[in-house]
Amino acid sequence: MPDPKRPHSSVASNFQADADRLFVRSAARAIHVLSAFHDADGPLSLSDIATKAEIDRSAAQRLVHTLMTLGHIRRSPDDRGYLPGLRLLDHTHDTLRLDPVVQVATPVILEMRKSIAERIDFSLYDETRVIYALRMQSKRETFYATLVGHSVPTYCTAGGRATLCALPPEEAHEIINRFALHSYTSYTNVDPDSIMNSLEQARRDGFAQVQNEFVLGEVAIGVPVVNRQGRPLGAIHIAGSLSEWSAEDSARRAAPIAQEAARAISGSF
Amino acid sequence: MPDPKRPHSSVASNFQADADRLFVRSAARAIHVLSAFHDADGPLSLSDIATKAEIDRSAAQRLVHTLMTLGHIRRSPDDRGYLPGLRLLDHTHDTLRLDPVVQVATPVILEMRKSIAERIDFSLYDETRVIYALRMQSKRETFYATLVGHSVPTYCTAGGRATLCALPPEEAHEIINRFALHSYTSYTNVDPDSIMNSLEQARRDGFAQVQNEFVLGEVAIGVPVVNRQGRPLGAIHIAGSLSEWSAEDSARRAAPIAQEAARAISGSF
DNA sequence: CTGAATGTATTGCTTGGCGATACGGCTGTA
DNA sequence: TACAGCCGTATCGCCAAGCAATACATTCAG
Repeated sequence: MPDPKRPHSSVASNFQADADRLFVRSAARAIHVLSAFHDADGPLSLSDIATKAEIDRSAAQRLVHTLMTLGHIRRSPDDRGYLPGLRLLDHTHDTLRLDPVVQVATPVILEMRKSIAERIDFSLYDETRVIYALRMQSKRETFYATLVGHSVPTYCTAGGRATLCALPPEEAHEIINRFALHSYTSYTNVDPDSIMNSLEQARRDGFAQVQNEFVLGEVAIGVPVVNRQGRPLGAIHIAGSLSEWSAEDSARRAAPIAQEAARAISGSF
Repeated sequence: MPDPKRPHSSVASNFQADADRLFVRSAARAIHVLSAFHDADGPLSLSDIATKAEIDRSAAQRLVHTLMTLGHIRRSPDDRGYLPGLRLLDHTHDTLRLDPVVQVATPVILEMRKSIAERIDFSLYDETRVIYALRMQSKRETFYATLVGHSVPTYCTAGGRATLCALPPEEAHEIINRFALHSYTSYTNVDPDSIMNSLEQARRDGFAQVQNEFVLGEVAIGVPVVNRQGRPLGAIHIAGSLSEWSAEDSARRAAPIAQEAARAISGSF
């Protein structure tokens, strides 16, 4: 019987299906607090954090206090709220340096620089998105530099489509359907069937190509990195400006280089 | 009176001076679990994690379970232990993109690429170390690529010395003394007084220069980025190979470029 | 086969975490 | 100037969430 004395007795207790005796709520809440910054565009106040993490102000206070003593949250320089702390970057380093795929991809990507001057990225597959892990900049970077850790949707980016085309079609279809398709530009393809066709084409060509769908003026090709079972682990993508490259140029020059690199990496898994 | 029934009644309860009523132990432990990977060189078992995080196996089990459901820990691909999870990279992205210094440094660093072809890094100051936040690779990268989030000591790197020389000498001295000085190469300067002299010189020159002290065959110059109060926020460093550059070349060509960039960034804080 | 790892599962006790509440200090506004 | 509404901070008593101990099925090495 519910106790009327506890007004906020949170029916759904706080994320996570109950009755998981191994689940440590406070630990999860700490992560939720850090994740509150995912949809922030500046320093957050305690109440902001509480709202975004779906906890009350008291919990936010305690958790923020704890995370601050550990260096995972800091006050903003102008003392107007909280920001993610620099210690988080240590985990970044661990994640990348211990990732077996990144380990073998790093020297390969580095080597690619000798063959092509455009922007080269390596990103890791995470179902509905790919996460940028390594980057070689081009001489002339025209766009705001994508930071490490940035993730982009799989359905409308070259790297993403490359990973999807390595999946069985029904699985790719499921992932596309699960995701809220959004038009980033007027060219973004948001029709599932049409996306599936692109995947089919990419499978035949051995690379995916995307123009204007995610960033206007950009043409990119992507090639999947797969394990022995053929499952996608990540993708190599090469991006250039449409003002300098035609789609055909891009495919002819960049694709073979990316494919060779992808083969070299894929061989290890 | 201590209860003899509780054999492991952990005298020092588990880090953190007790009687901090706001400190959430489970949250801190979760972070300690993630930090266990800092001194790992491959996947960790539950017991490894327990040991490194200084908790018992039960706690490790619960916290790992929790963090795994949140995507912050994963099993290694070959199912032989645990690795940091990809979700950690989302926090990376938040940390970098919300950091005011990184925000203004990014376009400036990007622009530098037009003036110089060597490796350019921007890193953030964290007392005894600087943490790599942004990188522009050189055409020929000879060293293992330093990953984002990598941190290096302040006392023996160009970027580090640059930040230290922006501090009042006594404060720099304190930081140097606090840190266990370690010889990375046979050239590493581990004498505090001698390091202080380098700082003095760097202060006069407006840039720090380091050869062979951290990586053999490397020459690097570093320039501090400071706020209005003159306190260091980070550093720009440019590194080259001693086989191609003399120390004098390096200083003459790279230093002015880095200094101009640093001035542009420093102006905003 | 044995012994020591691994990861997983269960349980009863109790203390650590909980939510409510109060407070003093800013900031902008009426 | 007073007030309202934020901010971050501090306290407290209750009790269920987290705890440590323990057991167990597998896997692997010697």
